[in-house]
Amino acid sequence: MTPPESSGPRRPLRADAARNRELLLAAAAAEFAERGVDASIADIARRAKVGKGTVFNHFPSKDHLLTAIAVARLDQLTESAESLLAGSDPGTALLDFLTLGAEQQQQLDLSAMFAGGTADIQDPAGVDQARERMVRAVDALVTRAREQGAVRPDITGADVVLLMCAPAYAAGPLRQAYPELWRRYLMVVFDGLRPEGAHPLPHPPPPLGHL
Amino acid sequence: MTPPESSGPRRPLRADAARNRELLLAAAAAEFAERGVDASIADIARRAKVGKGTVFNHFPSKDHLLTAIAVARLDQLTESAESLLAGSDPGTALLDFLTLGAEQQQQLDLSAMFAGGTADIQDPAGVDQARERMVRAVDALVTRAREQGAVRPDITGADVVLLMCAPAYAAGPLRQAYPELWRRYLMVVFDGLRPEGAHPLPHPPPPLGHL
DNA sequence: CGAGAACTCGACCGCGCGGTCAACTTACTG
DNA sequence: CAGTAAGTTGACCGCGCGGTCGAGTTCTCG
Repeated sequence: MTPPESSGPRRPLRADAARNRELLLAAAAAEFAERGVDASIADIARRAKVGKGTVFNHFPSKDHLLTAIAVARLDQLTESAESLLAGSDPGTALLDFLTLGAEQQQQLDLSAMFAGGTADIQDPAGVDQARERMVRAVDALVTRAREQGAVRPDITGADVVLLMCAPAYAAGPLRQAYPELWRRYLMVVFDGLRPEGAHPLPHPPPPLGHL
Repeated sequence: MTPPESSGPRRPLRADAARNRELLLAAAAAEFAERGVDASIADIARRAKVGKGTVFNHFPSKDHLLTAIAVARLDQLTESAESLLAGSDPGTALLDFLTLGAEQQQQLDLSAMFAGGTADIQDPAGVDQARERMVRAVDALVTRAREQGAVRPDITGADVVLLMCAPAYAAGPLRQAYPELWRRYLMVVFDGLRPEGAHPLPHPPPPLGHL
């Protein structure tokens, strides 16, 4: 429907507006982390010490706000993956990436935006591009680890992207009591990627593009 | 707050009321499965071909309705675990149980009720009891498998209960496109439970009671 | 069959949400 | 320093939700 308004050689923001935008993104990230995606716009505005209307000046809808945060996170993970790719040991590089991914997932569930379930998102273009970059980077990480024998051969980058969200979910119910519990289950998942004695997987991986 | 009203030697329901109750539970299960826990009472009532008020006659609040469904599922899983415990191979018994658990999680996310995050639930007593029964049964399953060397020694029943929810989450975003994808990730998780070459786990398991 | 208890029903209530807008304030520019 | 475009604001709107209730209906049992 709405053309992604992608090509916006936007005029520069006014100084105060730029500041408010940052305040809003920070407040939204914090509020979403605490209350989940159902955090209210009013609360976010209050936290940013800004009028409710200002939120909608910067982000035409709540989805746009969420999308902005998601894109930032995806880009950050992409950067991490790329820099880890430059590092030495493929196995630990992959584990380090999984840790970073799970850690972010711990803060806010964006897994829906990591996949095709984005039918409801307003500006899919931004998310899709960011996601594609990330999946590419992760797949490079996985391929290298696989060639070196650090992970089983039947695992793809798409699998890793999906699996890195799982520990946060598994530990989610006990998050309050044991905030670091996810590390335990991340290690279990990582061990599930070992090549030694792996059982054949009963379903093909999702195609990289369709992630 | 509310005393669990547990000891209710309830008078028998009228015939039509009993029928409606079943219709409601079925409709609610279906609606929750399709729309998630945010499915509306009105939709459930419509699906059950029943007035909205009737829903509240049978279940004083939406939480009570969810709780009723959760208890039924927990009991069902408990039963499965116990009958699998009577079976032969400990390893496959555990895998079978994980499959059942993940399958149910696929239908409706009740993981919050599998753990202590039940502060918001109205009748914790019912859920807590059902959960305790299940955890006990699962722990027996795990202990047997561990003794036989089918799973790593540092894994407990509580871990298994939490981990069986993970595959549904990992595959969740692509549920529409690949409804069976969770099986792939369930196998990865299961492989993560193998004893051979497991890395030490970086966090203690949650105590059985606190699950 | 008739009385009354048990149950059903949907209009109704209050609330909090995402989103709008016209009046106001503020930062930039010449 | 003025003029104006850019940005801010909070009262306001419509909506859909969970939950209530009294009038109406239906089962049950003597």
